[in-house]
Amino acid sequence: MGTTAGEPAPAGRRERNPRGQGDRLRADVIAALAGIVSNDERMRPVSVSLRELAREAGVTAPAIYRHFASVTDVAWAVALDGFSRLLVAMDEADERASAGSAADRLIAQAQAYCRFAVEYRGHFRLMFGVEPAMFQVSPEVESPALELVERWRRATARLRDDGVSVGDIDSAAMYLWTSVHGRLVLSPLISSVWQAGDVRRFVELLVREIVRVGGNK
Amino acid sequence: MGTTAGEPAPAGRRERNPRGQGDRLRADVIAALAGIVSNDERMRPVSVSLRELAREAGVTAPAIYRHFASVTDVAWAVALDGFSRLLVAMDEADERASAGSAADRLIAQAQAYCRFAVEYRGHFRLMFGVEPAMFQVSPEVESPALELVERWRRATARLRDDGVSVGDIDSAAMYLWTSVHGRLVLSPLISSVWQAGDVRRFVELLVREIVRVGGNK
DNA sequence: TGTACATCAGTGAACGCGCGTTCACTGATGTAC
DNA sequence: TGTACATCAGTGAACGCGCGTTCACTGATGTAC
Repeated sequence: MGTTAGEPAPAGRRERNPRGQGDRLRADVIAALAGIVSNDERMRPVSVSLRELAREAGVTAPAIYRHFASVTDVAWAVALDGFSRLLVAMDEADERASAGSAADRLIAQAQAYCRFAVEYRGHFRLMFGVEPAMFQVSPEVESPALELVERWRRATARLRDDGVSVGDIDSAAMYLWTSVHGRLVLSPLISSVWQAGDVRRFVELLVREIVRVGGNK
Repeated sequence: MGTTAGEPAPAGRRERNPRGQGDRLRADVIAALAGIVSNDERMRPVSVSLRELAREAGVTAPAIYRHFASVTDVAWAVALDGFSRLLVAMDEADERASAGSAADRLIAQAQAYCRFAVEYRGHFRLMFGVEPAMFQVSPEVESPALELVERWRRATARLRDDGVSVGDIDSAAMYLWTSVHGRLVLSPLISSVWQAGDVRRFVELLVREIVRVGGNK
């Protein structure tokens, strides 16, 4: 604010600001932090020290090395663990709703997704919160993420099998997932504004919209 | 994996694992990190040191204190700065499209939102990425966030003025925002799966869906 | 069954380093008279 | 116009601390003979 300092932070040695304008450093510091944070290589996914982690696990610091090379490694493992747990949770929800319609099963899976986000807050943050760019860094996490994509796609595809014309299934699946996900991510902001109702109603609404856009058979 | 260790991490002193089962520590460490990360009080929004920030700004460390008490303070300032920049960008886009239809203006604003997310990556991450729970901690950031909500609401409300029946405007606005936002957040994952097309087409699609759900006048 | 050895799951001490924070200072610029 | 003083925008040195990492170790448990 004040200056036009944009995203790429001004690195190197600064020259001292003239007398009345000490506040310009303020803007430069803001730009500098934004620059660092925007840089994937430079940002570690998590601000937790190895010793802190060891204390939390009730173990001395060197013991961590037996299993992980760094805290970042642990963060990836958490993400990986999170994906497999989420997949299980969605599959179980799908199973439990298997007697219902395709829409019911889709809703059940979406609800499982939302429940996971709340119950496994830490996992969810490391899976999506810090940086999905992580997936470009750590390829071992990519395949469970693709499985997750597949779950949404399959659940959406079943709508068609159920006699509902959905249009492009990939688009519809993406649309459902991103809507639910966006709502989860923004929910702390939203809650003070919109009395958003519960997850089930939101997902039902989304599914009904998908159905209407496609039109019944 | 392996154990049933859930989200709340097991704190305190551990007892040593029996011989063949050293891998159980692995699961405990994963649970411990997830526990720390899930804790809002304990997570700092960013893993950047004050000295690193000072170096990036081209200044010595104590100089930061003239403007900020901590790096976390700077992170909030970045978020605040980001909201005001985003509001300006959306307003300008709206202004430029003011000759067009309400749908055109909404699309233009949504595009501005997406462009901001890409160009001001660092700002965007600190605004939404690390933790929207931040807003419960820092009330000074809440009001610009509410202004942002208002932008989406107004743009959506204009659809109705344009002769399009939209149903509940707040729901429709929330739906648009969360869809666009979710798509942005998940885009690194999505890009390898769906060749997602550009932002404009996605937003157009969303608006068209809103319109269809409401039905023309 | 007893004994020697190997392995396993960590511990405890130690290292050098970068960190956050404080403090006294510096030198340029403005202000009072 | 000149001079004394105040303020401003930082710097540089110093502190004690927690950090990541290494290393030799410990003591319990399994395995070979």
